[in-house]
Amino acid sequence: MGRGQLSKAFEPQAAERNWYQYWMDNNFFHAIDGSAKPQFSIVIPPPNVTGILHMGHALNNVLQDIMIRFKRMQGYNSMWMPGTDHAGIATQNVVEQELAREGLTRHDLGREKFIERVWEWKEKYGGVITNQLKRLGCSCDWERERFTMDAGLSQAVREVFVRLYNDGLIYQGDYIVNWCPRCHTAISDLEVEFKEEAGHMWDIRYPYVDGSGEIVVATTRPETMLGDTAVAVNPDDPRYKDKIGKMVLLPLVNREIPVIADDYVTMDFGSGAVKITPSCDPADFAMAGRHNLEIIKIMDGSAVINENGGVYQGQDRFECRENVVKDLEKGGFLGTITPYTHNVGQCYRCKTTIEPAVSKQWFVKVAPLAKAATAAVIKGKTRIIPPMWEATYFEWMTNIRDWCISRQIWWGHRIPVWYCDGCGNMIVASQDPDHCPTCKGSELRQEEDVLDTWFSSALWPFSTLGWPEQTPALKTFYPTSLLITGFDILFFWVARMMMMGLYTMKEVPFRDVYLHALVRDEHGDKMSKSKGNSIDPLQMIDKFGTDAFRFTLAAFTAQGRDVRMSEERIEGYKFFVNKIWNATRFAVMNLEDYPEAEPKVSRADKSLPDRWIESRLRHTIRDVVSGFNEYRFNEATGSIYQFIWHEFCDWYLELVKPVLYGKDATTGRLAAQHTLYGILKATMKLLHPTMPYLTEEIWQTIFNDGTSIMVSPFPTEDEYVDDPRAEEEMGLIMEVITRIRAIRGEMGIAPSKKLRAIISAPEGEKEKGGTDFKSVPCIEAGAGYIVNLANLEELKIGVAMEEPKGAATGVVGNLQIFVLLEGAIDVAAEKARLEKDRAKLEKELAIVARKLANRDFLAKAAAAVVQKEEEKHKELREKHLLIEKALKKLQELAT
RNA sequence: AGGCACGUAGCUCAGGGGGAGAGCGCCAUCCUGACGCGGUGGAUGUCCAGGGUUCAAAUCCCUGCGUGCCUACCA
Repeated sequence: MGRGQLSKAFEPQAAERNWYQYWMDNNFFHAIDGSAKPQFSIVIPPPNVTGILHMGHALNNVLQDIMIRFKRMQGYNSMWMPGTDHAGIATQNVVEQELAREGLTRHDLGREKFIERVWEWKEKYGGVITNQLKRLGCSCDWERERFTMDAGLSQAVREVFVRLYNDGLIYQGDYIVNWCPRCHTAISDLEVEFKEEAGHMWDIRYPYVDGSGEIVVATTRPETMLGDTAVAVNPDDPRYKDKIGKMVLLPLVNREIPVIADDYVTMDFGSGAVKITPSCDPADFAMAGRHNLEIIKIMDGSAVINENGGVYQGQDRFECRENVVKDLEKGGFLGTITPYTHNVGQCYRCKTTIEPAVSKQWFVKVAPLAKAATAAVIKGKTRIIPPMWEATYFEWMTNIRDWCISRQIWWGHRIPVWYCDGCGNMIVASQDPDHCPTCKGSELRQEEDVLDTWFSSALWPFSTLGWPEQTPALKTFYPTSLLITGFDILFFWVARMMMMGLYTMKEVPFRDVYLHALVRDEHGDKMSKSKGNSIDPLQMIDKFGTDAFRFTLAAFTAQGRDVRMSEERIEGYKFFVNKIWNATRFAVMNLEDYPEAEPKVSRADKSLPDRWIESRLRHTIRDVVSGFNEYRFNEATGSIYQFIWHEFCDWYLELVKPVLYGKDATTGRLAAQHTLYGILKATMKLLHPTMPYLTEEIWQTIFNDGTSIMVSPFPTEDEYVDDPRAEEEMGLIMEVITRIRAIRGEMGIAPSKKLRAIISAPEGEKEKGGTDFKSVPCIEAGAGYIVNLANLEELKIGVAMEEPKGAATGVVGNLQIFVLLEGAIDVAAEKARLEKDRAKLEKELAIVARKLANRDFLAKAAAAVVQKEEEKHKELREKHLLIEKALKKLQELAT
């Protein structure tokens, strides 16, 4: 122990390596199951195993780490559950690409071998993102790390599936789903992204079978006509009233299909008649159900036309589109072609255009689950922050549609359903069955489909804690305290965790949900590789250090606002890190003889600046604590920044330099050292959640108490005295100093030039004895600070002093400050300066005077407000008078 | 098409009924013994527009314009 020396400059790389290892070695990240301390827990939004750290991860995890470190220091048993997601399609794609380089497909390997291959890939590369999180300084409880395909979590998945099935909340059936022809799987509604595309609207004429003319329909996808099984019109449409029930002949296919009536059709769009392709459109599929229409599938899983497409069989859907249009034209069936921009659905993984398709899939009936999840938020069991997202959450929950959970891929949780070849029975079980319970046959085939990745993610808050076992961890940490995630997965993940948590655990998965915004570039554009505007977090860490980077992220996280990231900003906070480092070096230099066993210093021995900075620290602590508690990260960091730079460094250190420089062991010097030491120590703690490395480095060098700053208690307000009087006195002294400096600057006097100044107060500001604030004794007591920081050689203080000749005048409150200028004063410059001050004053005065002249204001405004305005008016008038006086004097001087 | 945000200094933004703020940038100045990654001082605003509520509006309400996002998707 003992205080060490700080190197000339902070070296982030070394500090980051050393201290992370030190924290790990000492097991500081580990929370205790069943601890008697208050609990605080967060489960990480598990990044994809295939992921590499981007700005979104960085923001998300830094905010979590800030909260975890803050709560840990506040004495909570603070647990951060880390882990990764198996990311079904994404991971399968990555491994398939790897295979493709070897000239293989997954079918060459077969299902089992392929899955082995994915596990190999996971073992090899799955730790990348985890290690990147460590570079951010994340204090995750790594002993608990989980993966969504771990045995325990997989068992949880099966268990929940079976329960839902037995409760009638999971069903299987032939429905139209979003099909990705590239991934060869169904995807959920949420996984479809709509993008505007310039296309065409083709009018097609379908002739009536009886030769009585034709009906015109319009489509953006002409190839789907091959699967048409009806034409629909609105039952109230007078144009078609007599056509309902007639048959038309489907061109190219020559199939007779009926004209049907359905309310779904809007009369004033296009011709008012719609072609119905139940196999290719969700609305048409629904209509087929209502009217018992035939469903003719015309495409295979790759969106290639099948045997039902006649001559078009074997053609890709877009190729077929061209040919169908060509042939329609040839046959004289084609009407107008209009350019038409419309939204086209794409697969969110591979951006391939979605093809709605009918297939057998598994669904979760979400309505009852959503109802409970909505109620929990209404009742306040879970808070969504910022609250504006609540509305979005409710909106979605009330319009929610059933969730398609089956995927036709190999990597994922295989659905726990078996079919008996013997009797055709279906077995839904959480354990692999070895025989059919009905026919005792042992020829069982497990369902080929796997579950949507989000199904297992939805269980994350309890599956990671050991459920279905009633583990101590589960009892200790569920429900978790807080979830921090991006609003972009509110529906994908947050809503589903709410539903599954309430269903399975009968209790919400988390108390608070903090939704942060997206990280964008400095112009507000979404970062993307293709735009080339993405900033790599690891590069930023290399360049500016983790602490500067973390502080930047927190500082720009205002609620509900996007975070605009730019290198310049991070650099700015790197300068802040440097500033802190140097202030600390200064402190260390002046604490050399400060006793290691901290001495007791009575408050009576503390100087005005000592008492002032401690009072300011108290306010800062309050702001930081409430800032973090309310997830106002920008306010917490802003208040630390302001305090350290503009109060502690700019003022306090400058004020106490003379005392510290005097090498005599006076009580005043010891008091200043005591204050300096205490402030610095508390400040490092306030800063620790955002700047873990810098603060640990400083802690270990100076405050080393045998353990880490990360487990030291967070400062509390009541450690410091609220001293409004000290703040008022210091405030006046600071204002006087600033005024003199301004005069110096505006009059072009070199800072090195020592000046003489006179401060004159009005009568009545001098008498002592009372407890009221009086400016004269205050200034007298602070004269040393003024002389020092304004660089004066002489300062006279008095009441109603005579204004000297050749002085520049400044007014602070009711004090006149005369700065004596040697030789001839630049009358023009001084006049301009005073007139500027006067103009500003007059503007303010006019506003106040107008208010006070308003009878309604006097009658209706709160008494305190009126009083404040009156005081202000008095003060402004005094000031104005003093400036007028100075101007007059100047006039005399000039003539 | 609905919904939700946002529009404040050159830039990026905070604030959110009674005196327009910060950071960066800019100008001037200082080689002061922690820091030039610094100090000191300075300039800059129809707080998007219009209307309303109020004694008082940048702040609350309405309308419009602009921007971003979310949800749905009508062939």
